[in-house]
Amino acid sequence: MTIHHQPSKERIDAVRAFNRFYTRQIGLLDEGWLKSAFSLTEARVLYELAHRDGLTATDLARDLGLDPGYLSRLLKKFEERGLVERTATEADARRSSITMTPAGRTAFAPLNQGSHDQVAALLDRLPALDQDRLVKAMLTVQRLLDETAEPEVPYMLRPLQVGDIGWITHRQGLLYALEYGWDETYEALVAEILGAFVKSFDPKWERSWIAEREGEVVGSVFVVRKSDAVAKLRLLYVEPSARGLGIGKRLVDECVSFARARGYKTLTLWTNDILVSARRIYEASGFKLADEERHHAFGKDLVGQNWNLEL
Amino acid sequence: MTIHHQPSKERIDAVRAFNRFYTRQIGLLDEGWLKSAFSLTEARVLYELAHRDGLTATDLARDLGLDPGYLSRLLKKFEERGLVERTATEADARRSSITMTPAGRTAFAPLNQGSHDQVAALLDRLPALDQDRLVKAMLTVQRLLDETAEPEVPYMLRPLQVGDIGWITHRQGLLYALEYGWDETYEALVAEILGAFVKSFDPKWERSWIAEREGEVVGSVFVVRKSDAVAKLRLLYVEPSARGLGIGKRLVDECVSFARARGYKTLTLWTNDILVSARRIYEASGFKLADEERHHAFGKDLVGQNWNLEL
DNA sequence: ACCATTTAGTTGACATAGTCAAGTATTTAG
DNA sequence: CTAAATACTTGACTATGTCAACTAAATGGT
Repeated sequence: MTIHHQPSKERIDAVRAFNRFYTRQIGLLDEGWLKSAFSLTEARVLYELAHRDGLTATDLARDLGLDPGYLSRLLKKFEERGLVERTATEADARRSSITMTPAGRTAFAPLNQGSHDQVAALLDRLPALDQDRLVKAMLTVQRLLDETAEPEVPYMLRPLQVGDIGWITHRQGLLYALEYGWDETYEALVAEILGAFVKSFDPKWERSWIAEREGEVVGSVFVVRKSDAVAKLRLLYVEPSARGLGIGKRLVDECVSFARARGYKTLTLWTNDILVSARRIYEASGFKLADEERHHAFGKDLVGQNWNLEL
Repeated sequence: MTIHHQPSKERIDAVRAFNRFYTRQIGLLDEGWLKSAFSLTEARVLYELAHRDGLTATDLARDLGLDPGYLSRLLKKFEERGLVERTATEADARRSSITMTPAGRTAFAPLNQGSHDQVAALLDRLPALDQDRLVKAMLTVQRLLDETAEPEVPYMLRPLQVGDIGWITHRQGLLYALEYGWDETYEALVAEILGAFVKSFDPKWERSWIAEREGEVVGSVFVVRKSDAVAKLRLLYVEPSARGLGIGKRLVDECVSFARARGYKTLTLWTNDILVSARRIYEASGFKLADEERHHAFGKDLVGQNWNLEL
């Protein structure tokens, strides 16, 4: 379930301001090309050709947003200068696959190095922490705007790292506030649970799984020991942006396998009835509803539920 | 203390990838102008003129990175079309201040609206949470790259909101791991302290201050009640990127004033001797070192210190 | 007060970059 | 087998941008 409403004026203005800013930024970076024999567009074409072999003119025109006629002439010029070669594909004689010649690579190398150095100089002005923030922020912008760019690996699971419990607390706090109107006491509960989890962590009997997608945390779950026989699944969550990839199910499956492997007899969990999508996952994994009770928490009237799975 | 080293290859490549991506992105947004009577550059000039009055040609050329000759002709054309007016400044007869005429505003309005709508449509594809993430990430990129752009208000203080305690836990966990090599148990301690703070919060005797800079949390501090006479200052922190603005001192001052106003007799705090810059702030605010003791925590051998301020 | 230098803006001559529509050869779909 | 679509190519054109030389006014040093 995602919340969806009209983008606000402030948000739109902020994005427009960024576009203006980055238009200028790219203009500044362009000036580097001026010294070289190539224009920005030529450099973009050469970059693509240097990194992806066997492209066709159509591919290039689509990916770089160029006019086919213009591109055709660019490529002709490159071919005459011996920078690229065009060979008709056997499957389709209209198309030709374009490859960079060794001479092309030689011509491109200083260009590439120049761009590399320019960016390196830009980054070098910033302290390392800020460099990381910059790169992370750029990745975020790119991922959010580029709908086509699905990562090759949809997600991966890893154990807890420094920074995770705060991040998870932050995201869960915000998410449930936005989606269900819960107040800050929910976030506080998450903080306490996770603080205690790390503090009294028993690696033999307890475990955490963090789902990561392109370096970003998109879900998590924890198993804690209640007694020799009973383990508890806690704080299952999946980012709205990563829903529908089966991450929730996978996280619960990991918990079940772990609990079974460690010889627990029961895996239990507490949730609230309004968390419908989580509930579906629990049911699918074989959990049975043990009991329900009304309670007031997180600024709302809720129905808490205990679910059990006999292992 | 900032950590500074050579930007890594990965970081450079990520930034270059973003530049290529955003070059394309801006190209896509340009296509909107094609339908209108103005080119991207013309639109940029009009935008500046619509939003900032009394600019000179030199200002525009500098801010937008344009060739003075080219700009001169653009402005001439605009003037002929009655979109702008140029009047020589009295202070300097070489310069003329350029203002948009009502006709200019009328011509610019649909252009502006078109760009607005285009961005609105872009944002509208994303759920509200992602819109916020996008805007935040763009602001981060902009602030980090634009060295000139200092915010008008360096920072502001506000009370706790949903999402803060997780975020603060996250940042403190990461920061002390990076700067001092502390392990995840420090982050867990922060989580527990903040969870308990919210859970047992007593607004009359306790308080939090979050320092925010352009919508980003850059520091925080908490005062909790120990007894009728004793308050404790906890978890003072300032982001490396916001150090040197006097935020740390300001936060401590707020705590002292608050503790004094509530009639506490003593304000106490616990810290570790390696946190040198915090120590300086405490000393400057009149805190006296009460006692020290070696201890092992957060994966390190440390020297804990209790500091007191008699109010 | 005077002159060399700098600054703000303009203009001419030119080159580059990009657009658009009409064309050919080839493939695909019915 | 034919009409339609695709992958380019080419011609004709315009828009966009660059560069250097120029004028007029302001500034700085003596």
